[in-house]
Amino acid sequence: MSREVALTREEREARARVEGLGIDIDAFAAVSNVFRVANAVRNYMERNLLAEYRLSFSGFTVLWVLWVWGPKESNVLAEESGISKSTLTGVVKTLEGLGFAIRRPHAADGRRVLVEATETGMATVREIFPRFNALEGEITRDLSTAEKAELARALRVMLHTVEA
Amino acid sequence: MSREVALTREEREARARVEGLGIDIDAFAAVSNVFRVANAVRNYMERNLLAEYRLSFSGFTVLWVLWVWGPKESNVLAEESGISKSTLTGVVKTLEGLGFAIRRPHAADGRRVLVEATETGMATVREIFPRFNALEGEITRDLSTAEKAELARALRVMLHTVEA
DNA sequence: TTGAAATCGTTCGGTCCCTGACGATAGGAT
DNA sequence: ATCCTATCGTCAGGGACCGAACGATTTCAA
Repeated sequence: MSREVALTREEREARARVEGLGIDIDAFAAVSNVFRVANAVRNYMERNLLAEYRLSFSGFTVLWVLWVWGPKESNVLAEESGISKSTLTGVVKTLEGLGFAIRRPHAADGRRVLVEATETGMATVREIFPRFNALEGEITRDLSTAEKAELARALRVMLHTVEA
Repeated sequence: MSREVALTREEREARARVEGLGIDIDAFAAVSNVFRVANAVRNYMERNLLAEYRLSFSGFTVLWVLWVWGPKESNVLAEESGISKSTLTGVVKTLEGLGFAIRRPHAADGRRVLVEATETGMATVREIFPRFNALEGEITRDLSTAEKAELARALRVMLHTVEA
């Protein structure tokens, strides 16, 4: 199952440097590689797909959430997009400028604001998402289906721990 | 091996929404969970450890690289820290303001600049890193050693593909 | 019913982060 | 010697990102 994969030079050298300091190498390797992959994939997606639509990774994420769940209060939209309320304000502003989303006042509560994807925004996600997913497939092409599932499962375990 | 882990509500609902669109669900689950974990852990580390030292995640990363490898040219330092050259300029400026790093001109090449951690910077990493690693251990405490290794391996495979 | 407390989204100040452009320096070719 | 080209780090501009503070609104208790 566990085929050979060479550690990167960075990882090898880092291990040598922290040896004998009582460091939990397995935890270190797992977590730091999560960051390396997230970083690399994020840049890859922005450069090779999202830039074409003038969307940032966050912008696409927010729009995708709206596409999946429909109009949402800023509050909830920020939470589900994994960004803060204040960041969302800016991202939605950008999305509005691109014609992908609009803000609507809540009918019953004057404090709340509903964010909604425009028809253009919806069409854009419909166009992007399959391409996005195709790139996800590319990126994970050297993992078997079982390995992908196991990877996702391990990550869910971590998520459960850190968000507890 | 593969113990049960409930999908989050978000993941369940998202799956239902994209069903029948010819989407590669396994690739989708693997990649999107990488982002969710990276996001959550980054925020966790910044809030519960790094803020105490007025360091951002990137700031700590850069300082950590300098601690492991010693003085480095901006060029290389940016590459190894996973950020662009221009971003590094700003991060190093911040590090300089905190007294954690200094810039030195290259002896032979007038274009180059060496970035180096100060003694304070080194001491700070020595103090932070074990605590950082302890948190990594906490975050992955519900994964066995084998599972952690397997997780790191799968991520290395993805890294190899996306950085090719 | 009216004042205190909670909650909403925005703004503000600061940092991060990127691309693209720039001036400066270096190196290789004629 | 002098171009031409490559490479270096920085700056400019724009967006992403956060915590804290804020005004507006709602809710609840006295």
